[in-house]
Amino acid sequence: MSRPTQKPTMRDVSRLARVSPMTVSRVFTDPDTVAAPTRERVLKAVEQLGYLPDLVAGALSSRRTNFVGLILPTLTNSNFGDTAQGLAEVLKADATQLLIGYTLYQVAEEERLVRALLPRRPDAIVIAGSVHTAATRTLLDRAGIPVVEIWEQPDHPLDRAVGFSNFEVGRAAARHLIALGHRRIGAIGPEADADLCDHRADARLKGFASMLREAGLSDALVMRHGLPPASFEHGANAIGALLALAPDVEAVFAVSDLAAFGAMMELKRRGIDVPGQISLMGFGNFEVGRLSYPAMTTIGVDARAIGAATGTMLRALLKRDAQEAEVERNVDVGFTLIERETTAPRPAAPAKARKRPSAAAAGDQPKTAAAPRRTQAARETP
Amino acid sequence: MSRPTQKPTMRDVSRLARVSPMTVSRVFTDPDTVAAPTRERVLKAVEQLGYLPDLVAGALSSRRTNFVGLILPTLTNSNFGDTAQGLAEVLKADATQLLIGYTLYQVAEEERLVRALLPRRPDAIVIAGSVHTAATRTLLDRAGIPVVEIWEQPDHPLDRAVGFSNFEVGRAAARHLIALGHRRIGAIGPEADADLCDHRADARLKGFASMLREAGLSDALVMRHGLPPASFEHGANAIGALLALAPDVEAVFAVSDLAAFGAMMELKRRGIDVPGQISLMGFGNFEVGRLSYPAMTTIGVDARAIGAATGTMLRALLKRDAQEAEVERNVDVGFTLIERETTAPRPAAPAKARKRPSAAAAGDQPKTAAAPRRTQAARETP
DNA sequence: CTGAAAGCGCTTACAG
DNA sequence: CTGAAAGCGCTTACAG
Repeated sequence: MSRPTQKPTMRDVSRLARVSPMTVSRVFTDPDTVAAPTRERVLKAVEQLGYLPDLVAGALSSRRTNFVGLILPTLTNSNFGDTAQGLAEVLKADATQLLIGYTLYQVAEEERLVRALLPRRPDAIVIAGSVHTAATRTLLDRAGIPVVEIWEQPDHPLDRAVGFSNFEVGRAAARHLIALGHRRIGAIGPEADADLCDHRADARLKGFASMLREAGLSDALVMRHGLPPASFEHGANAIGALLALAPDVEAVFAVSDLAAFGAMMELKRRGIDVPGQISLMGFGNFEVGRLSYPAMTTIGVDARAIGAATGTMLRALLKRDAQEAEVERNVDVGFTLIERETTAPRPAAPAKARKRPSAAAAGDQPKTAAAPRRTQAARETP
Repeated sequence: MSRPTQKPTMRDVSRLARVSPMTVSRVFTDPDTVAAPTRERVLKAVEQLGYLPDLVAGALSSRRTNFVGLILPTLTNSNFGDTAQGLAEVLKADATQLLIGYTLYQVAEEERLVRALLPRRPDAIVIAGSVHTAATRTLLDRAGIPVVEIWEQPDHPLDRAVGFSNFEVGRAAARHLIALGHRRIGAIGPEADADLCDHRADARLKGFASMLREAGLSDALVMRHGLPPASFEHGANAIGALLALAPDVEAVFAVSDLAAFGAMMELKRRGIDVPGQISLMGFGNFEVGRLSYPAMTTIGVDARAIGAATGTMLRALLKRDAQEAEVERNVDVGFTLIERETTAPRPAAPAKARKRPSAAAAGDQPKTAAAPRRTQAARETP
């Protein structure tokens, strides 16, 4: 950090290039309207002075900040990171930057963030989730800017949405385990508290339970344990709690691959084979599940596409003379069941008597992850 | 998004409260200087109009944006996410927000980001890494704001730094494996290209090699394979390449736990026992390594503390009448070797003849992760 | 404790 | 294709 020699302004550039400040401004915002020789002169002056335009001043007069606020539950989940990257990538074309905040799954924190974000005058707000405090809804509604709720399909959208149905994800998971012949089926996810809650995870659990009931099975083993996020550790603990309740459980759905992986490691520690004794599946198609051994059956969502679709929607909404009515209000990116190695058909013999496969047999497994069978579930629901 | 009824300004509030705009401004920026009854009147007007101050205008006149630019390699790594959260947490006290960008480990992209960020007039820039293009260095130097390089201890700091020595991390890892009696020792990490490069990972590899040589061992098995980031998949592929080169390798250091985990899964697929046949360790103390079975030996860094220390440094630097000279130029947060289950002493018998432990024996392992032994390595190097 | 004046560095909306 | 005037919504720096 060198002692700043007063930063050059547009005025300085204009004097050096012997034009008006307006012409300098045009060189940056609409170069084609400036005659080539003039433009060259300006650019040379810019270069010579090391001039950087002041976007704060620009934003004040144009009433456009080229900021999009992004509210995420956490900065440490790679799926949300992919969404942020997908969004940033698309918005880059409009020189728009992300203002990212995180809530740690707390609606009160979300409200605090919205209050901190709106005075920055973002051109739009993107927010993971559809459950908000009343004040948040009011603030967002009055802000007069596009709001996109992502990673869900909200019952009562604030404005627009890009995501998929977590409820249907749960149902698809249950369908898969039921189709494999399992009957004692459980699920694990965090508790759903009013303030600290992963509503998407809970919707998956609800969908899962609904499908079990529809199949005439008990949903008593759909278990909520511990607090969000659905981490590795959460999974390890929750599977322990589930096993205490039902040692004979045959198949388990975890609301996240991270939890599923934690559960699988805990089962390994206890000498319980997956999928030999318990079938296990997760959600999110995280890399850990793709690479784990056995490879994790999961339901994948294109996290990057959620960001990209949101970005595309926003660009359409924010461009000059945008026809708001012509921009879709809702995008369903769907999800995909990815069957890998942690789920297997229920064996004929009762679970408890089943023999564990030997290590030698395990060692004979294919050397690379099985190519996933992909099942199209729902895509671009109109 | 409701059609905006012209947003209320400070002027509107001031009229309703029958004070000057200056008084309204003071209620927000320095409430104590306003008489209580006046303040109440203003607050009531603010409430009534649903007024939100315009921070863009505020920033232009105060020449303070309350933004800190944060440049990270990626948004999908939980360690950098923790750093961002630690930084955001501290800066929250000054109502300062993060402007986060990512480079995907490319210095050219870093330069692009710096050019996009500086015109937004951040009060400071925080940047992961110490290798930059010449243009980046110049831009940052001329910006006249504090710059903090994090996650390293730069040889030629731009300004200030908060991190640790990646080189020493590599040395500590090698020391650990050597102390266990191993002789055929390897390491895996991504290739170091001029533009696309994880310099921190590479410094760890260099430190690792240097320690091997110091111990009179060969560094021929320090292998660079594939591109950054050092992901699960990178680890799975790289260990394959290493094994092809040296099937008799006894111990391996991966530049990241993610890579170490990918390697461990690949070894499992091949029926090679960890740590029975190969000792394996990683870096970063990621949750996956903590929860994996066997639990991963690693070198941990307090990612959140890097963010928090950076935030504290910045607050000191940015406060009114800051005494720049009194703020430390460099903080070394150190690192910690965490010995868990994937590293073991070299057995007496030659590696290739060693018997794999049976699955039953594996099943008898302790049910929960072994409490890590923590070794203090370096902390707060003055 | 409160306020009137000036200005932060741009862009908008004309005008020529 | 270029420019002079006005203004975006605040805060700074006085003054009283």
